[in-house]
Amino acid sequence: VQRLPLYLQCLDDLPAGQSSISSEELATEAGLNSAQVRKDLSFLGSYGVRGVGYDVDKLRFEIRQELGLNKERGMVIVGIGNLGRALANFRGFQEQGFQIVGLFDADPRKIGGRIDGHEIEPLDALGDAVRSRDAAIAVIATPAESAQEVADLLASAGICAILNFAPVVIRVPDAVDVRRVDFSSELRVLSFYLHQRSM
Amino acid sequence: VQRLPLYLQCLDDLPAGQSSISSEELATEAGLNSAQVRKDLSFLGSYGVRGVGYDVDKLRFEIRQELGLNKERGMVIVGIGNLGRALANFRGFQEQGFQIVGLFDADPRKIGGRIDGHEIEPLDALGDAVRSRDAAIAVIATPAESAQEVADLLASAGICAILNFAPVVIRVPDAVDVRRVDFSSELRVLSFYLHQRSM
DNA sequence: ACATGTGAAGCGCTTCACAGCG
DNA sequence: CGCTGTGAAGCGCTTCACATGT
Repeated sequence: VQRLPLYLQCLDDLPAGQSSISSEELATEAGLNSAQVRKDLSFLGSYGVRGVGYDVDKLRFEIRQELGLNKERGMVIVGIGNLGRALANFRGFQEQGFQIVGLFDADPRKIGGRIDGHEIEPLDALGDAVRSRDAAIAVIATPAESAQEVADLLASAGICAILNFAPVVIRVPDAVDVRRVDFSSELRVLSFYLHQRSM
Repeated sequence: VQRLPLYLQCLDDLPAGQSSISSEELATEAGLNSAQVRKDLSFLGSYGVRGVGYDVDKLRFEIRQELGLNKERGMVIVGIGNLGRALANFRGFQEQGFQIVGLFDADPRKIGGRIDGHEIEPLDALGDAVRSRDAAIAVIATPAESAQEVADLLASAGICAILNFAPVVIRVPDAVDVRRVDFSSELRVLSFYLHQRSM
């Protein structure tokens, strides 16, 4: 399930001419084995042609379908530091159906500033904005100290999913999905492998 | 193994007064169950006291030990866009033993600029810098198009580990560890859960 | 003949349950 | 008595191998 986005990525990176792909090809592209790819794809239904492979366009469509990417989803970004700014400027999101519907920050000096056409608003406005603009996903790019507070605001405003970049474990109601991306943790894992290897 | 950094994080977030913690406590803090925590920690050796719990300081030290975090590691960041800048400015890395020893970008207009005391250097200088400054870890924060090229440069310069933020799967020799962090994939996974939930 | 789709085997990780120790 | 440490059971995911379909 976590691999479907990866397949989608690989399919998008394929040369334009290619209209068909075998599980073997897609596997090497994604760094996995072919049986796994077939299992994963059979989960979507039977969209392959035996003796040939998968139709690239059809497969792309089906994966998008399965991931619910064929629907636009409103997204707010909270915390417009360096990271928040980077995310707000990243055009890839819009292209993939994630529409930024609000940028928020606690710092009064940042309020009113604009990034890529979006105005930065104060945290007070967050709850109402989530409700009225129908935001489904929130990105927390605040410092660790404010993350839980922001998460509470978002949860009570009825957000459905949170992508948390702050290096803390936030607590939310069961109705909210959270994914955590922590740069420090990633580096630490790499550190572990380096450490292992040197023994 | 991927959870050790999480435990470390939780331990660091503990109130200063607390000198001991039970597996149960740490489990709720990390969002897991207590048996798992005990299994993970017993992997490090027997550092708990039965009937009491784990000594916080001792545990922190042992986890750092296991992750190889007690050694300083040189780190270079390639691609000083919004994301690269955000990473270069993040003080947390230095505190955790990851020392930035170089910033690199392909754009001539950025060369010579300074971020947090570090000068931005051209890609030509990357290979030599990695070798002479003994960089172990590289962060790729370039656009997707340049990621593979940069990875090749890094690999031939003898880098040990790469943290890749570019939305592509890069190919490197077996001697190099790669971890991939892809914002779009994360959002897509969230999208999947939203989609599931609405059925 | 070639590549998918899929039962079955294999494997590792998670969870349980309790013995052991302070 | 409380909490750790750990064998054993349980579970899901990965891999294999081959039957199936074009």
